[in-house]
Amino acid sequence: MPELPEVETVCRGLQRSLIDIKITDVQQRRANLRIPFPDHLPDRLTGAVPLRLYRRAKYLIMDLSSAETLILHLGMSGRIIIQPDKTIPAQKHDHLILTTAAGKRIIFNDPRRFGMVDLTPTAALESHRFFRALGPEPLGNGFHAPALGEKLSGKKVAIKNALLDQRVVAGLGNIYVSEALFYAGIDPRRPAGSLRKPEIESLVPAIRTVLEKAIAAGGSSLRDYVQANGDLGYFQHQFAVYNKAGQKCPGCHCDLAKTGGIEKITQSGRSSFFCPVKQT
DNA sequence: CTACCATCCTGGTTGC
DNA sequence: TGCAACCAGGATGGTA
Repeated sequence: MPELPEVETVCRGLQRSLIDIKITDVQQRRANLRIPFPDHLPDRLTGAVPLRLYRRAKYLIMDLSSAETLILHLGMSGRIIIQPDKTIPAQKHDHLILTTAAGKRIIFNDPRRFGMVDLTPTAALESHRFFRALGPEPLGNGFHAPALGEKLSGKKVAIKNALLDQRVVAGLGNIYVSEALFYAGIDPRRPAGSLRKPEIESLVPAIRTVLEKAIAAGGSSLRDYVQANGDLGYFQHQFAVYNKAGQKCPGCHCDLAKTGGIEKITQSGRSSFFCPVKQT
């Protein structure tokens, strides 16, 4: 599942194939993903030159020479494929295909169609509904213990759910929330407002570290993630607790038979994984 | 305001 | 072995 580190990896992998290279052709192969494609999208993209490509939360953002900005969200199963071979026909679930002046095709493929594509005037980007209410970037200067403490104070919602709320911090998904709470030693069921100062002060670096490590590893995936360079990137990132129910927690030397190892619970319909010994 | 749940979708996995 | 049911999850919109 693409979360922040995966989107960052895709963004970095796409730079050299897109920046300052004119889009010469656009194929839109269905009317909508999670939301409808923008009106006249192919016409509006064709002939434009991508000037800047960056990431905000889990969104890929491409500023174009046309003074419009293309916004992509990969949803759950979205991938970007760089296809240098123009003779290969479009595959199942290839929904948007950009051809560049360099002869490459940039393909948005998304089997589950939870992804989103939008196009908006660059000048109006900040007020776009996707971004208006987003919290701080977890790897940016705006994310620190006092700010997080402020956002969590008084909240009764479980800390697991609070961290999934993109208004609290932008870019975390189900996997990295479980991982970060593990490294911070915090039980995912704790009411967000019950976290004390030292706990928040360990949670902030735990979130940063877990994301930075995943980015350094080139993103991670459960099974169906393809790196932006077009290579089949089936690297299995090792998680500490995610999807490890019943297994021994790393760095915990307790008896598996006694503790049952890593626990899986459901919170607001999402699975959470944690070590009941280390996380309190 | 907060909390919770359904919804969208396909493919991999589980269960009979 | 075959097939049906289930599950995964990000963002959003509805309800209590």
